[in-house]
Amino acid sequence: MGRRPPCCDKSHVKKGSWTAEEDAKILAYVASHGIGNWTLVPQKAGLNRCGKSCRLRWTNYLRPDLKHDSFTPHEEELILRYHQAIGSRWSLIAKQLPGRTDNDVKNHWNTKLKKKLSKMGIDPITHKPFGQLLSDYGNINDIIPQKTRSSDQRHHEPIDFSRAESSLTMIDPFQEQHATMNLITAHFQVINEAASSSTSSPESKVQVNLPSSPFIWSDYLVGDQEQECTNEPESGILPASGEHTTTCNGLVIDHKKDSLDVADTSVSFVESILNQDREIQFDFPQIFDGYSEY
DNA sequence: AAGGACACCAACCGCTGGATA
DNA sequence: TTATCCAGCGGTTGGTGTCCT
Repeated sequence: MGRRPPCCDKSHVKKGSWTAEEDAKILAYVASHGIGNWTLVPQKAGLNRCGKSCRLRWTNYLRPDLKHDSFTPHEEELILRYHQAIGSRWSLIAKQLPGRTDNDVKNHWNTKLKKKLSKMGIDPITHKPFGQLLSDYGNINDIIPQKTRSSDQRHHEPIDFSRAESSLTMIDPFQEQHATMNLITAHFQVINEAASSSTSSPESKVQVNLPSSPFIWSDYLVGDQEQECTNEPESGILPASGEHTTTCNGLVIDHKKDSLDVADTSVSFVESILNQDREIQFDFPQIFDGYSEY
């Protein structure tokens, strides 16, 4: 069996900004042929570009369904909440924002939202106030050595935290400890979500445990929304059909069958992430050894 | 007016999983 | 079965415009 030819000769293709003429060629090609094998597009459209570059240009800029105006407060709030729930999975977040690409969301996060949070005293990784992280860091000192021991047994290479700390001190004690603490806290948060999801009851099939946080973005945008997750139906009575709504951090979760509204889409989207984490936990239980109590 | 700092974002880079020959 | 390619993804970079001193 033979090999496929390479998509392009990378040393001879054009790089950098796209011209209006190049854009027009892509648009004309897609209009007449549709979206298909991108490796053939440069040749058929008469472009001296890599197929991958053409695909990115189309995906991130030329697609007719894209919005090119600035992000609305509602979109910003959605980004913040999904980022709080699943982290930097930009493509998944972008799918919840019609007309936005993962690149758009990522850029907006890195240039605007992350800074806004930091200025408010909120850590953009954990979405917790810096002050709370510092106090958590004090508490975590009681936990880390114990976890380190179990890790040592697996890897036969004890981690010397005191040495790591001293090397960090030489750079910038506060920044480095803060960064390390963020990583640890974020890691525990993911593990905690996976562990808690594995114990959920069958009835709560569509239940979503978005992480609760002292910081709620909508506090700064709108007034008085729900700030806690409730697993009970708002009416207090769970109907036989199972159709009801709950709330979580202000997001109304509609537990309707075959519902295609935004809230339900959000639930299935977050739940698909949690399912992935459950599969990882099932396949690699040793990763979660000793952490499930968090 | 000049130039340095900063903000923005399009585009690229490198990695991964699935598809393919 | 295996090597390679493709598409998708997140992280990073570089060019350009704007603001500030």
